[in-house]
Amino acid sequence: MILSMVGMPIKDRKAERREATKAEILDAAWDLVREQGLGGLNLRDVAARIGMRAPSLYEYFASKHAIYDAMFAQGYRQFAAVIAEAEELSGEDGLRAVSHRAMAFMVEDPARYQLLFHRTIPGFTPSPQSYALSVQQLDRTRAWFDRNGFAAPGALDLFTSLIGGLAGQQIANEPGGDHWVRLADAAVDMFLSYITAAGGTARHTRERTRS
Amino acid sequence: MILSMVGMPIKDRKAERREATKAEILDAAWDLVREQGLGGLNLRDVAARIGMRAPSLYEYFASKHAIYDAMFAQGYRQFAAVIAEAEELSGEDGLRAVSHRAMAFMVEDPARYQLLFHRTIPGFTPSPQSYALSVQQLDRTRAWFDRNGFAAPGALDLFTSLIGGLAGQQIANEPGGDHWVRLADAAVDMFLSYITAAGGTARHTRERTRS
DNA sequence: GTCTATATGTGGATAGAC
DNA sequence: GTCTATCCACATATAGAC
Repeated sequence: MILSMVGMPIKDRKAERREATKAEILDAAWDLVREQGLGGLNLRDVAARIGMRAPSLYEYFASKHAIYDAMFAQGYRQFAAVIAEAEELSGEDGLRAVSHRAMAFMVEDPARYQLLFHRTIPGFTPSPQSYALSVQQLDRTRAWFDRNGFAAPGALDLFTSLIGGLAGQQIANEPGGDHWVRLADAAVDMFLSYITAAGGTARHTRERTRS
Repeated sequence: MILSMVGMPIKDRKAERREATKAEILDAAWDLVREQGLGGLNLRDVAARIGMRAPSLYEYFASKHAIYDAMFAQGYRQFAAVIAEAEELSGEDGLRAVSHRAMAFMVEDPARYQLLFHRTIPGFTPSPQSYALSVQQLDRTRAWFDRNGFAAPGALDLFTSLIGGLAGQQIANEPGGDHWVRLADAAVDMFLSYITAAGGTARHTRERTRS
């Protein structure tokens, strides 16, 4: 809005159309990675799916990696929205809500899970702007953990590994199923009893050297 | 050895040479996926690395996927050997040893981690023989869990998700580092206190419906 | 802004000489 | 058993007409 100038219409129809087309391209790209796997994305198919030819895409994205980057950013905005709702709750209820929503978000789209939470595309690194979205999301959840007393060192990393690990196994071993998804509550039980144990603070920070 | 027949030398020099070359090819392939990522493997580079041309590889492997398949099998044999040593111990010591060795095995080679524990190569599925190796490995650890009293439903899946999840985060966020690796002991503490809690058996099998 | 045509490159796989 | 030569399919990206 700051960029709009005197004498120009507030709503730039051209820019709007352009954004709509970019969104169409991204939708088609998501469809394709869901069908062919994250690495199977190719520009011809993306273009064909919206009635275009591959070269036309370059009017909207500078490269294939730029499309991946936009998908990465879009995915993290979706993730942020999903988690933000759950983080309106607090305490145990909040943690369970976050767990369920994060788990559902991950397993419902394996390709998106790979793009957002693993480094699986050779040569692709998210741009600083897109990467910042992931950092901000983690910061928000860190703050929520602090506000809710889940403040032990390593607690957040342990929790994200736990949920992400269950989702990863679900996706790798039984995509579309729910065997590991159903373990989410047990995982939260385990995490909660560990993190809220009296005198537990020293226990999980202690360095160990055995075996 | 059963296949050797009367009048034939026990050691078939030709077959030995052949196996040696196949091993050379696999070594080169491992080098390449470590350098270029699992998906970056290509036959020309593999061949060049051992002083061959790409077509010669077809004398030893029927396709690129066959190479991936042999790598998959080889990786699980290595994994089995590493875990078997740790499973000579028992109880908490054994569990810690398994955790440390599994974690080290996973993070020391991200490409191998991806190949063995995730489905990341479009179109590749391990052959039944190779897949059986992964099933057998899980069965052995399941038996070890039973022998050692970690028998609660879901315990094994929770444990593998926990260790695999930590390794995955380590690899995705800080390859070569040890931030998540150092959380392995805390994770085992958490798992042990959950699994050995008095009356805990009912708790972690209980179905939950909240949020 | 979209197209056709094409440059340019890669990579798996096969044929057939040696 | 290894090679050269090549096929074929595919894919990113660019040039330039419309």
